[in-house]
Amino acid sequence: MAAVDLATHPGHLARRLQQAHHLLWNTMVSEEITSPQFAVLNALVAEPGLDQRTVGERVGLDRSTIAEVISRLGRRGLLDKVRDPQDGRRFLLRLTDEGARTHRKLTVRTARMNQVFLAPLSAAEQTVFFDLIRRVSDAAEELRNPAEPLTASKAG
Amino acid sequence: MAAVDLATHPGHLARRLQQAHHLLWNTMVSEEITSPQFAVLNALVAEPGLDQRTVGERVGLDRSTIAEVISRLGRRGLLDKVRDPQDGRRFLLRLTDEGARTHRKLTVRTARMNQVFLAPLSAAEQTVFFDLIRRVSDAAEELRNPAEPLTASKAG
DNA sequence: GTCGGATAGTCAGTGCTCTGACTATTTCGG
DNA sequence: CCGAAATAGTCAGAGCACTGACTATCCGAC
Repeated sequence: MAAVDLATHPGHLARRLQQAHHLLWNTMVSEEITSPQFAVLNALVAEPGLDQRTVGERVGLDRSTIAEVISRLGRRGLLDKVRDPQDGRRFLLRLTDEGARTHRKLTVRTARMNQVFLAPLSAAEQTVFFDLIRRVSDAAEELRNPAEPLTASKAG
Repeated sequence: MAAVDLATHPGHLARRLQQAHHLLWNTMVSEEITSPQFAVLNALVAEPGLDQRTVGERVGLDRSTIAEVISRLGRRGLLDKVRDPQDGRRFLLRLTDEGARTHRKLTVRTARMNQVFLAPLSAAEQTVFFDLIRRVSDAAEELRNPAEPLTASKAG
């Protein structure tokens, strides 16, 4: 039985792409703060006071994973976690000054890193790159959470 | 300070792409064997008797990670590990019958899964998709392991 | 007011991934 | 032959990511 060519397997390519990114991140952005951690900081800059679950939704992480990431950021003093007085189940999250400062610093470095990462592609190719990846990811996610069909109005 | 749009961050997109793939893999291919594990099986179908390090190189995993993956496959009886009589540092790896059978079964399912995964893209777009991801990944890896420069012969 | 379903978060278990330090073996220079 | 550099593999430590089971809280129906 013949072996397959992994270069034609999108899953394999996706993994390699992430490894490549991880490598550049470590050398050009930060060895302390990871890319998912930065994503969380960024979500809280955009919308301070979000609860854990919603942050996870914004950055694409499930409840368990977001809990760990947030716990690490809390331990480093980059965000605060307080019970929502309106809803005792929720924790409301807010960056500390230190957290905001870290976000600012990493935003600059991240932009530089992205430039290097995407340098092999022309501007037009970069646009296509984003578009194709996004379409594939979104479609796969649809299969998990089928949106309510808009075709039949009786669905509402 | 404004937050950035993660949709323009290739690292974020790469992570989402892998999550999407993981989801499809779990539902359409296997809940026992993971995608990296399949990659190892596949490498050993192509080249039986490889040592650990080389398998890792083929599938893009470092020494530590490949050791864990191989240990799991060994525990499940999908491959055998024997000391290289010629070089006492190496372990030579070979699939068991069960391992070869598993590879055959998953090869079929993986092909189906890839079709579904890539269905949002036209055939032409799929080609571009592969090409762009590969170029970005390869370029980043170059930065880690600079190939010997072919331009100036004085470099040697 | 209380019961039941939905929701937010935690925890245990599994697996991938990397780095850096360590051991064992081989190989090469002298 | 012997010692040093290189190489293969292991191990500890950190972090990401998922599922499934559990707890606490809330909210709506009765």
